[in-house]
Amino acid sequence: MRDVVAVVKALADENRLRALFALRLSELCLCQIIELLGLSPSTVSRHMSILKQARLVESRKDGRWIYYRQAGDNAAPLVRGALDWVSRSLKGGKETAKDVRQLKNILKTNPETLCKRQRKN
Amino acid sequence: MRDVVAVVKALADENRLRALFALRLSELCLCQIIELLGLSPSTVSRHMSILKQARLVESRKDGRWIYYRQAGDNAAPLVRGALDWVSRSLKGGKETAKDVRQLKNILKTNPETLCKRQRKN
DNA sequence: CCTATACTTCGCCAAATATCGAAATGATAC
DNA sequence: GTATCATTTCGATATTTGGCGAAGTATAGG
Repeated sequence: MRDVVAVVKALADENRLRALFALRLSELCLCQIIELLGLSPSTVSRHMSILKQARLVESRKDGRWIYYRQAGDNAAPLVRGALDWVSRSLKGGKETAKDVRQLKNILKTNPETLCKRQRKN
Repeated sequence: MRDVVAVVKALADENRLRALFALRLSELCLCQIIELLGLSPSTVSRHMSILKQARLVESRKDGRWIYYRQAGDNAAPLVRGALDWVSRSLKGGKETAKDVRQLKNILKTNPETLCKRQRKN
């Protein structure tokens, strides 16, 4: 029950759902997710930590960058089921389509440039 | 997206998950759910209203009683998927098993007696 | 080392939420 | 009608949550 509650609570936020859905397409470093959501680094970091705690995402460190990705196929059925449900439910939505478009742009820029631009603001 | 958020937020509470899972077995009137959760009538009523708003449960009125049940097979895929995930994820859990046992006892008593007993406290 | 940098943690505030008891609602039964 | 009863709505309160900026951590590169 604890795990289930952790997972649904992790999903129970629009920004976390958007981030999670974005990770379906590609792994992303934090600054890319920051760019997508338009929130402060600390807030996005916190969101990702909640998703990680619930085992919905994993991360790998590459130098100064931390790349997040959705949990893999080997994840617990609880998690696997949640991710599949989110994908099926969000796919085709209007806001989702907009995020996908923006994400494609974000992926064109390399993370370094992205972070630099963010620091200016 | 709005619908998805409504559904996950509705699921993001342990007591609502317990109520929802209990409804998998049988339709229940409010006082039976009150008995199961051990919360005040107003609180449980509010929980059920949130689940209804998200279309996860439906209700029918029978005299003074209102019976709640899980959304049927004709429900939107979004809802159907969520209910199936909850069932699969909670089935076999320890707290869940306890609830099932208690629920069986609750179903032995008729609702009228149950309500009367609750009014005493 | 020292600086810059990508990210995290902490302290704070505002908004949302869970809970209760009291009052309101709507239906039954006398 | 009046009383009773199952449920809902309202008002108040306590807790949780989402958000930010400032300070902290860890790593790359001079």
